[in-house]
Amino acid sequence: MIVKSEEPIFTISNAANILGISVHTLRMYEKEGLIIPFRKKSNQRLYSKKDIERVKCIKKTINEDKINIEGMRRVLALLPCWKIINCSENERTACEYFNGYTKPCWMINHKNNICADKECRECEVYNSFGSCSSIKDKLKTLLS
DNA sequence: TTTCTGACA
DNA sequence: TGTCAGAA
Repeated sequence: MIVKSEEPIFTISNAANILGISVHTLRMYEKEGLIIPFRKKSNQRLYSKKDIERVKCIKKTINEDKINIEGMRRVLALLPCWKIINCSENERTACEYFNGYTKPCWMINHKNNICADKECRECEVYNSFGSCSSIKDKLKTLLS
């Protein structure tokens, strides 16, 4: 059977085993805004291969570089999402994310703007950080 | 049995 | 980060 990399198929315990980290740590990464696992109707988390790769990158960065979860979150908080989703000038000035720099846009309330009906897990902004090199690649594209 | 949330020696 | 409680 062929499984797409975006297909959420691993339970949290499976994912933790594959990654060599604890279930608790996985939940911590989520709480801190680094990952957005898929949720079943039963509220159970499911992780895709893509999610696994994302966590590998997070783990690697936290272990090898002098950065912690907070630092990682702040890096993600600098992504110019407004350039990717092209929201209006008004929406930008009213956006909590646009005006701050401590949380990724997917941790902000989207109730009143263009993102209101979008799933952050599916969003290009969230996915521009799927591997360790993709943030840089994304920024190169946006700035060129 | 597994997972969820929340709390904390 | 680990672990425990109480519920689903």
